[in-house]
Amino acid sequence: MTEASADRGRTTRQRLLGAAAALIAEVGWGGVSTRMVAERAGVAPGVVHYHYASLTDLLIAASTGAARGMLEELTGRLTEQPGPEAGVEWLLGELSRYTGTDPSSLLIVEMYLAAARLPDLREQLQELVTASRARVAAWLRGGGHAGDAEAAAAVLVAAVDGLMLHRGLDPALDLTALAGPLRAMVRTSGHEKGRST
Amino acid sequence: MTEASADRGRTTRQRLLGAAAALIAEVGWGGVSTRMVAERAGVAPGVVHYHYASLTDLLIAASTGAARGMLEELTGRLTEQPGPEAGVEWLLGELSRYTGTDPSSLLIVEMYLAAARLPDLREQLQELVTASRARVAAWLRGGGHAGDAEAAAAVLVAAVDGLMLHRGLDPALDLTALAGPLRAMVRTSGHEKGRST
DNA sequence: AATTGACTTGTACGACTGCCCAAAAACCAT
DNA sequence: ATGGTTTTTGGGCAGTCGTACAAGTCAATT
Repeated sequence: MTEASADRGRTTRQRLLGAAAALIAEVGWGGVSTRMVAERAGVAPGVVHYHYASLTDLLIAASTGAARGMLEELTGRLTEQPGPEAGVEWLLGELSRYTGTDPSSLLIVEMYLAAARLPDLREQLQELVTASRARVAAWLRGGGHAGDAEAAAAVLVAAVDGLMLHRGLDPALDLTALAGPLRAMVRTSGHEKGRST
Repeated sequence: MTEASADRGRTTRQRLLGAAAALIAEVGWGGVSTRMVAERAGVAPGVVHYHYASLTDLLIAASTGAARGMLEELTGRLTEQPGPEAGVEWLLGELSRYTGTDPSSLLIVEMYLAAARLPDLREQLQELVTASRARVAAWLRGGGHAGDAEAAAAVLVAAVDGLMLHRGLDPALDLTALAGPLRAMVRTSGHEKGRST
């Protein structure tokens, strides 16, 4: 088998993925064109359809790859925090580094939106989100959260995405000021019952 | 002055706005074309640029108009609820009617995203959101919420948007099961301090 | 009846789109 | 060197895009 040839292809694919992820954030999912990606990756226009069956395929691969990395790192570091209340505090601090109009935030939201119209992408993204939610729920439970940990995790993860959205509109929104309500939510005071799915 | 002509123009504009709002949800902000809007509205292709300086102008007008209606109705009915805890319950029930892939939900998210790249739209949308947040905060305060009502309102509104996002991925997500954590957040147990902006 | 002016029509333009493909190039085994 | 694979190239195809515009319609005014 050829080896260096395969290597060449692999690095080209990586460059395409990186360029695609950056462009989705910059010009939007629907604004990315094959020629844009190729130029940014420093290759000829035709190369996109050699490595990927369609532009959409490339965008899906690029976005899910980037999102998987981001999500796993974020939830990984969150679940390292000593307890739910400290974790929420840490989370807000971490989130403050995203303005809502930065590449990472935009890429995530673009994905959610594109997923509504691309079943393949939806499945993959759903898998990522459910996994994160489960990790957060387990961490809440382990941290002594008495209520429905699944529900609290779902609201927490949703709130994070929602806050990203709102941050894009109003960069002055002070996230650390929101610790109070979030703390109240994860506190160990849950005499409310609730069934998880 | 001509009168019937002006009337004709007014209704045409309304048809264009309606068609544009529907199409943004269906094919995405960037997927809407002048010809699509014109066809859906039942007018000739050129009419768009007679009534609006650009396609973007039309999309901004259409989306903000639709969003204003939705937001005002939702927050209006929310703040009619007797108290925060009952309100949260009502809110989740109301939200369950949105699947996350329905026109209304998609339109809102498309707007958030487009706002990141269109300053004009961002300003208008920010105004709408801040107004809603203020109304919710005032209602929380009036309902006996002891903590930082501004913060709680911000998280609540963000959570709503975030849940919409997640609902699109996983329509099976049972929103009514999330009442526990949200109730804990709006309850009158706020000995945590917090400064509003 | 003539004029006005808002509104509508259909077409035209240049630019850009995703995708395709024959040919060139780079690499490997023999 | 020779042949075989894999990757790359650059141009071509058929189509859509936003926008501009001359020509047309129609009710109200003069």
